[in-house]
Amino acid sequence: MAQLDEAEDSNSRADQAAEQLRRLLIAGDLVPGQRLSETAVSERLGVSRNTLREAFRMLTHERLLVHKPHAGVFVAVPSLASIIDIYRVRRMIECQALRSSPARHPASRRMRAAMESAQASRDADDWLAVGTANMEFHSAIVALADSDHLDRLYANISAELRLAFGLLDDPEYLHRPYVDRNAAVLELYLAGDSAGAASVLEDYLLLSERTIVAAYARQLPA
Amino acid sequence: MAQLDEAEDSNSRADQAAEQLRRLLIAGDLVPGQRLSETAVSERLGVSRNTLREAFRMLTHERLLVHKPHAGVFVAVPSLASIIDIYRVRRMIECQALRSSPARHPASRRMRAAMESAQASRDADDWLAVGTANMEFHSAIVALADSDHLDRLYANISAELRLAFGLLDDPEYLHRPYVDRNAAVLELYLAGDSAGAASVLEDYLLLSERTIVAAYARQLPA
DNA sequence: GGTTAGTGATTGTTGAACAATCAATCGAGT
DNA sequence: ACTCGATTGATTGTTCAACAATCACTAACC
Repeated sequence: MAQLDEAEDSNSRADQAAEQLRRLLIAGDLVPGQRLSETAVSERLGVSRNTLREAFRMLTHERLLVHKPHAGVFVAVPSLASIIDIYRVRRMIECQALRSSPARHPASRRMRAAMESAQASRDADDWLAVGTANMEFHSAIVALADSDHLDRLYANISAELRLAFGLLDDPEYLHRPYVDRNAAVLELYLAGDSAGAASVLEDYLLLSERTIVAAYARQLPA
Repeated sequence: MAQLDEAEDSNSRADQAAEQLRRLLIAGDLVPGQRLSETAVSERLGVSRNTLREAFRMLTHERLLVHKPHAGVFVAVPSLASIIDIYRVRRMIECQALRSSPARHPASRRMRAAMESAQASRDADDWLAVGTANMEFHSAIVALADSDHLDRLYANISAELRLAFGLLDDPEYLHRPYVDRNAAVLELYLAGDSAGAASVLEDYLLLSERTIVAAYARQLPA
């Protein structure tokens, strides 16, 4: 029904443009810091300038783009401070969600599915997919808290973190170690040991943060 | 420099319109559920339809407005579920921020200033101002965590909660009891008893939630 | 060489126009 | 009288074209 080859899930044209840009962003097709010209992008995506501006506004709220007045919009460059902040928030929210969740929460099915998907993608050496599955696993952990607001916050944080991952290469190094750890966390949680699961998760997140920060510092010595 | 009587802090016209709408919303000038016609509002605020749409988009992201496709934007009606969610998030974030904050955090000055402002407004019987000051107090507590993401989340949550307050009348009943409690929390925190302060705050938030939920149920028996 | 004026390009904003969609009115048929 | 359906009207969604405002870069000038 659409004039394009891809059928989107959203309805609005601005939503479609935003989704398309999101894909380009996580695929690494747009480098952080790059400036996005309104006219160029609008005719590349086949939407008007006004509509594209709405899409830009959305992605700016998701912290994927930054908007400098009278200078244009740029692909966000995740700062070290922002990454550290993200991990602080993740430890705070994920651990508490895990700790104070009843035993058989429906979201645990999402956790299991994500974990198995990550294992499959690992065996297929598709590390981008492993990253996606890992993020879905953590998103499911947050869902244990049954809070719309936290879910939404976490979605934003994930997108921003994903941008930071794109800044670094060697995705295998970034994602491989955590597939088995996810399995361990899930096992403890399903066994009823929420506190234990939360504790393992906290160590896990601290390790992950150290890894990312080190890779970041190694790659961008500035 | 401006053609209007009010000088805004923002620069963009859309920001100005959004800020103006925000004021109308917290002042209760726009009732929850009310539909906002694009043409009507745009000529009332003196901005173009396109610009107003950008403002609408912002406020929709802040959950102050809801957007129904092809039906228009409406002032959000805070649901009971949303209020409960907000308090869950508040307990989680505020208590942990208070508990795990070093003793002499700069944000404690904001806490003190907000508390004193609330006391002054209470003595002047200005309960809307008391509500504003109380929210600033809690915003300062969140700032103890030194997290941009949490600050931003809390700003959204506050605005939404404020909308819920507007739904209820008798603001004195809603705000008076908490001025002294804020003072108690601050005193404990400044004395170095972070855990005690967090504990008092948790009870405080549970009580506040019960009060609001009860008032909500009383007023909207639906 | 440093400063300043100018110039070009891009963004910010507006207005008008048309298509798409929803809601309500009105009418036909039973 | 009631239900179902089509027409109409209004509002939103999107595009286009135009102009004002601002920034970055260039080049002249001291």
